Amino acid sequence: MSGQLLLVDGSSYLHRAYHALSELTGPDGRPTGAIYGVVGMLKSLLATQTPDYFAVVFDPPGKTFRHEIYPEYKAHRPPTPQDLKQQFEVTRRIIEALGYPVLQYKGIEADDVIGTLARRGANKGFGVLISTGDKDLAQLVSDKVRLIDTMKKKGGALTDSIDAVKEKFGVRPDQIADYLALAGDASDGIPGVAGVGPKTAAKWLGSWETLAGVMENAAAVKGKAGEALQAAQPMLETYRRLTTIYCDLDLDRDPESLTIEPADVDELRGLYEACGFRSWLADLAADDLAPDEAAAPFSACRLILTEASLRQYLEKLGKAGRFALDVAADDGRVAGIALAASPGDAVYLPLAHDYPGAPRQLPSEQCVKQLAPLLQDAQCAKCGCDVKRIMHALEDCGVTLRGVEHDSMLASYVHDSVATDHDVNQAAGKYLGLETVTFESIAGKGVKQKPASAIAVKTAGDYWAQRAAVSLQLKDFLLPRLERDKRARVYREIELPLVPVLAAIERKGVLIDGEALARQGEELEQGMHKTQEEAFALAGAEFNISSPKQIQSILYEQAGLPVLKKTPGGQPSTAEEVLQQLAGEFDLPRLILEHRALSKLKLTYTDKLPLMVNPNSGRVHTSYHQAVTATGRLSSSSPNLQNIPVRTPAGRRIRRAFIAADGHRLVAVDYSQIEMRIMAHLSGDAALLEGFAGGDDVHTTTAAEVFECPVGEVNADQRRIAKAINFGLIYGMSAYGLARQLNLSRTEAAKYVKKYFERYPAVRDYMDKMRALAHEQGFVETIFGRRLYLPDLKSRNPALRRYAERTAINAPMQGSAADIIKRAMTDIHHSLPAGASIIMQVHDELVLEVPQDKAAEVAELCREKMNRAAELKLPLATVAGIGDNWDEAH
DNA sequence: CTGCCGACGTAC
DNA sequence: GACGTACGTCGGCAGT
Repeated sequence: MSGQLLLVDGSSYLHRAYHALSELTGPDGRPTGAIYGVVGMLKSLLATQTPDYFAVVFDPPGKTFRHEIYPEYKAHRPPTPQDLKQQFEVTRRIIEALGYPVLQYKGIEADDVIGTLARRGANKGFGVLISTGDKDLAQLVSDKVRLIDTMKKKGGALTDSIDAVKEKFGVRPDQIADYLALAGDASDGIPGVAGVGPKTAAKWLGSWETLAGVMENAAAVKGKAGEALQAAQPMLETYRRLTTIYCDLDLDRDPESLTIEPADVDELRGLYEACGFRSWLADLAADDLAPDEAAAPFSACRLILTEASLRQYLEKLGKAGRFALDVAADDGRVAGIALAASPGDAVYLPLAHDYPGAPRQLPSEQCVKQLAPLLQDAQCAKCGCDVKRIMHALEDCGVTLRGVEHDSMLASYVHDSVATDHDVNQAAGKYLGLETVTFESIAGKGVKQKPASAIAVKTAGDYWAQRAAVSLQLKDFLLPRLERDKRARVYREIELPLVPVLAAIERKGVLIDGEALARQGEELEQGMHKTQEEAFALAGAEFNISSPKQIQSILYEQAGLPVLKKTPGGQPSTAEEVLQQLAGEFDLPRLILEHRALSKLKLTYTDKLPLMVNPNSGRVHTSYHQAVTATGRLSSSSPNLQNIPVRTPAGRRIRRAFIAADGHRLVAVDYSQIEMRIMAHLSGDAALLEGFAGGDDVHTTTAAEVFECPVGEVNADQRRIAKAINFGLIYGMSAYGLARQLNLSRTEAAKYVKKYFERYPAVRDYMDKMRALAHEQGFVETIFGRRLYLPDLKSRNPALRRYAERTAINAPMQGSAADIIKRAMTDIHHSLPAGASIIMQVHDELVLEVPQDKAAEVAELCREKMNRAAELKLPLATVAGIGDNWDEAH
């Protein structure tokens, strides 16, 4: 039998750490140095060692047999300080919570426990490693037993062999006890032979082997040493009994019982928090992501094909009062419904599977009718993954899902929004360690992907029932973790209530003036044609003007224009910024820019938006994604309504095609400078707070500060610079970035930034603090406690690290703004008068469609609710507008 | 024809 | 390398 036994001399660790880290204190001011030192040493020890058996051994309080045989034993030592005793108790609890066996025997010193276990281990053929700073233990060294001193060399590289002991002490391990009896051990209060130190003791033992041998030959020793030896003779045997480590004690533990158990993470968290060990708390969070080994894989669902089995199962769900569900649907048509009372009891109710050989299924409408009472019952708790999708599918059948208690997609997102995929498959693998069936594996992918209704009922059933079952398991895994901090509130009070709100917004849709867009498209087309012809004439050849590659060839290779910038791929860039500079001198880049601007508008907006109109509703129904962005913002797609142009006149013309239905008006309400306000709140900067209090435009007040002039005398250029700095700071920009943005010299930009921070010192402090905090705990938080993990802060790649640092600065502001508007949306949605609906959200703006006569009232309601969505150190501010179209409403 | 990626540009 | 978060379009290219 082979294996490794690692024994730690906990008391030696404890005393060394106590003295080395005496200044360390926890949040409550109590000393924590010994705790931190011991646990840190254990962590680093186990970072390099992987023992099969492990124990941390401590001396007991009070007296041992050594005190009895020799009253002077350790008598000179001061009593253990009270604060060390306290720290010992916490240390012991942490070690136990880490899952490591802790040994402490009344009346038996740690050395003897270690000696006994080491011998037992060695006898069983284990390799034994002893970690200590105490030289006594050197006597245990053999071909099976080695010492490791974690403190002397990093990672405990120093290991003692028999030869190493000989080299260090001049005697063999088995002579160490005799050696210490002769030379004495000041730390234990053993005098040894007066005047005899390590050198003499080793010399004598070299000549006469043992203490007995030395005593026999005492007469041969001349001089002072000889006299001292004679004098010490009567005590030497006692000394040897003190210095000898006992290896054959009767202990109730065998090495095999010393296994490392799973850590008690909750207990550890509490202890670490009490001690203020932040970085270890962060480690804990990372360790905590280890998949849940207890989660059982999903096996198979039961198909519901008869009226009786449906009734029976629904009865069960009704009694349970809670269940998970999912819906298999192809754009608007439900193919089947999965239900799960528990992870092990999931069913699939096929309703509209349609393929050759499909089984006879229960009538869809009737089934939905039977299900509806449960689905609509707010008292019956529902759980799923991507509940908004499920709500849409059910709403298509005329059923409004209520009582949604859990959405595992959102739980996964709030748990860690940096992760990119929060669907069942990904989350199941990551958190539950489960391999799950993917949709692609049953439906294929790309154009050949089958609709749900064409998938075999059993295959489909296993997939969708699995989704429902796993969402229950994910709830059990994720919720307790969210509950440990404010993320549970973000999840329950911000994200979950937003689900039906977003569903309603998407369902309502936006009315688009397709004809207006078509007219604009025509004009854009003409402009594109004209600029293209001019460009061809100028270039002397035809080329694809929308191909960066061909532009690059024409501009840089044929026309020989200077390359001002390269793309990340190493190619000469033809980006707007570059062409803009070249356009001052050359016509071709100017034409290319013109063409780009026109084609962007046409292809992305005027052409595409009308295609997205749903023929049934006559409106455009975007999808808002609630689990996509790292910061907590929503995103929008199909179409993306969050990047509709606004800056240019042609862009605003597109916004004019977003119109209100007959008898209605659009109300647009914007937060004004919400991120800047959040920066003022978070930093608490007096000057910035004051700047907002005055009611002037914040960029102007910033300019007044930076350029040291009255607000009334700020010119447009100064405001432009101040605005760039304000935005830059929110994004974690450097002086270099600012210089580039503003076409200033780097020193000039640096001057402005310096001035800015002089005027707003708390802003700089805040940013430094965020950076430090992010490094310390591995994440940053929004005002409401949404977390953003930044694993790249630890990257060896400096570019990635910097990037993560900038995110650390930006995320709390962007994310807090997202939290705030989400709260406002939910609040507003539930207080709107009949006929009024939210129809769009664009990060800091809400757009509503409201019956004409209620527009003013709703605008005021929205402002009120948006302003009250958070209590900051300064008020939130909003601007509302009303119009027949989106542009006008601004 | 399909699918993926880089470059670019729109929004906040 | 140098300013955060998104999505969509196209061209170009590798593959079917």
